[in-house]
Amino acid sequence: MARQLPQPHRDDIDLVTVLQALADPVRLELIRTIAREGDPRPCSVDCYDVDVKAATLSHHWRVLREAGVTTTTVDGRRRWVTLRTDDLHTRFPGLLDAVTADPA
Amino acid sequence: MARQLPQPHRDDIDLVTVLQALADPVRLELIRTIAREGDPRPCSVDCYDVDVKAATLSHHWRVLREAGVTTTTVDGRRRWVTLRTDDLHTRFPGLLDAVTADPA
DNA sequence: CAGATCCTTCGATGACCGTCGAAGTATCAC
DNA sequence: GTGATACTTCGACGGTCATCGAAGGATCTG
Repeated sequence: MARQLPQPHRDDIDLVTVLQALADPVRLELIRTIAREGDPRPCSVDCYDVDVKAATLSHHWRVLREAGVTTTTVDGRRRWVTLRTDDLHTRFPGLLDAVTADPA
Repeated sequence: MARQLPQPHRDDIDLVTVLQALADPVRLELIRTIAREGDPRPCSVDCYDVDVKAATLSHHWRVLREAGVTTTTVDGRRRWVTLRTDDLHTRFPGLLDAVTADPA
């Protein structure tokens, strides 16, 4: 059975907190990958082009989740991450698109 | 005579650096005020609703300028700040609008 | 149960960042 | 030149953050 980890309600998502979550090269790469490849995505370290250990990656997923950027779902030993696309679009229209756009 | 302080070329503006510049409550308030009130704007501490001393504000203007978010122009004893709206829109379409939109 | 898998939490470390007082620089007014 | 104005730079301090090894769940396999 899939269980969802705690995350802020949509109305409680804070812009500064979201920007802080996005303002890290590793985390930005993570959400850009999800945006490009589609959700849900696994959260294991070998699925992303980032040079950090598992413990560090786990920390980054937590920051993204607690900021309201992603949802993490637990299914057995596996975890799956999704972007909170709708919630973010409602709160800050255009932000996610601007940050995940192709070029940069 | 108005003299412009050094700032990165448009093509050298980095997304992570911009996000780091925006991910601070004081700096976000600054650029939101400029976006709302229009440029150019003075950079003295009594022109903004922020609770920091002049030395700290000066630091924040520098961070914003070096990230490529603002342009600072020196005219006599006064400095004027403008948003690099066009450059940012070219590099990261929609980002500035998303971050300076009314509600949040 | 035993062992392997997947991921988290803990604790520590080093680096970076926001803050401000004090001192400095440049400019203007008289 | 003298003094005031506007802002910056310097140096220090405290707090936060990214990082990782080690240890600890929780779950699946056999």
